[in-house]
Amino acid sequence: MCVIKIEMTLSEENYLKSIFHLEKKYVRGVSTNALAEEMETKASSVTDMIKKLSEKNLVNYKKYQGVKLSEKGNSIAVQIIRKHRLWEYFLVEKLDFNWDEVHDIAEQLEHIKSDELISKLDKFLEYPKRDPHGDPIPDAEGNFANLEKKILAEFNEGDQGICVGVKDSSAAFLQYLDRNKIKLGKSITILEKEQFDGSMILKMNNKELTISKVAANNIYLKPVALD
Amino acid sequence: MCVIKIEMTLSEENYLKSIFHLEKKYVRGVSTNALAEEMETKASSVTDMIKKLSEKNLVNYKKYQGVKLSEKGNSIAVQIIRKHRLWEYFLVEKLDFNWDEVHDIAEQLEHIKSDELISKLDKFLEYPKRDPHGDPIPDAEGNFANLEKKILAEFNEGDQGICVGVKDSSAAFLQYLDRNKIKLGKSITILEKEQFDGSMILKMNNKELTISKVAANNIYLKPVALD
DNA sequence: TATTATTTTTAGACAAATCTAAAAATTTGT
DNA sequence: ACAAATTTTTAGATTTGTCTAAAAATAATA
Ligand SMILES: [Mn+2]
Ligand SMILES: [Mn+2]
Ligand SMILES: [Mn+2]
Ligand SMILES: [Mn+2]
Repeated sequence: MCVIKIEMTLSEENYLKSIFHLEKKYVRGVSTNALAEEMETKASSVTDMIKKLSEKNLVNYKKYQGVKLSEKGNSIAVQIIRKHRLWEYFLVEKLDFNWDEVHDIAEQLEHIKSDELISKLDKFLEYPKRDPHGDPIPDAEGNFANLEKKILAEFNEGDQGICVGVKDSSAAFLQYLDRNKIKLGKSITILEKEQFDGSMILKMNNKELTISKVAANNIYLKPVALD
Repeated sequence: MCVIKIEMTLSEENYLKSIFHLEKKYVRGVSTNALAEEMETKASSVTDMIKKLSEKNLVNYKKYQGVKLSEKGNSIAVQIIRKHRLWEYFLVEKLDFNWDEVHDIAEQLEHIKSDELISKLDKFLEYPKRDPHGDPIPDAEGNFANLEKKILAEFNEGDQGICVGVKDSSAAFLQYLDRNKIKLGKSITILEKEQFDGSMILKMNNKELTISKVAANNIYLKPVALD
């Protein structure tokens, strides 16, 4: 068991986290430009930082080939995501924040350095498995509990499911969901699916609700088997 | 009511906090060297930062004359201290940290930027008035509840008091207090005071306990009137 | 394949916060 | 009051992370 603590700056941590998220989409290596856009910075800055991370063996990098996280880089990224999501859970469940208000604060809190703090916070929160947006919270060893989920837009008429997450976690979208009473845990049945524009008529809380394809593309449901 | 938000770097915030604490001792202005020692940096760095803070009207500064906090600088310093102490209270009361383990983590947490966060944390904690070391937690308006307290070393034989705070909050001293079962809230009676070295024999928990003058100089008691 | 367009890297500059070394101002001691 | 000691400031360098502009490599297109 390797217990070497690597000194990480706030900037380095944010880069690792962004690479982690982008690797889902850019499986064969995250491009400099993609990373620049995600980090809201310039490509030249990204190149500088990638060299630094590569020097520290946190990413694998060959010029013009994009980056991938190393084993160690991946594990650091996962720990930051663990912290981010635990803090988001704390803010919503204990401090009574709404789910659209917590991301920016968690962006700061995720950089607080103390293993003991996170372990005690996790215990205090009784080891939550999902953050307020339905995203899995990795455990202390970095394991994600993966849950079955499918994008609402891919369901068909007559299908049923339980809302378990959102793809877009922007405040604007979360507030749209609030206004339409869509929350995690809600049971949803697809009544109609419009071929023309992909909009859907749903049944939820015994009421009917129409949502656009754009919205349906950003809601995750866990399918419910209808015997 | 002035609501101008001033952008503060972590370093600027730490300087303001240090000046605030040193002003208690250096009433006619905090010297560059004193600040350098407190901040564990060089005098030249202090001069640079003082100029920057002076530029922002957070301190009053004249060359070679030392610094004092301005009205605005003072109010920012107090808000940082409020955050520090609220977080310390949270760490001890909710996350089950010991009082000697929380300072370094609070040093990080005090810089998290969100007024809403602190106001909700304060509410969650039910508006505590003292931190784990007995220091007062300023309210949202910056008012300190001042409590009657006197250094234990200044008490006389036969006097009685309740432990309400510590002057030295170092882990070493706090652990010494733990080993001797000295906690906030404990009732203490001074049985004997040795003229030679200032050490004291105390009665606490119906047991006798001898402590040095050094220790007695770092414990605050609230005097109890013995009619 | 040759040319053009795009992406990525390099080179050089900048702001923030720090440092060392030296100069200037103040304080202390006789 | 004057010299010595101390404190404080200035000058110039360094580190980190960023930027712009230009060069180099790769990808797309005709
Ligand atoms: Mn988030
Ligand atoms: Mn989240
Ligand atoms: Mn503290
Ligand atoms: Mn404290």
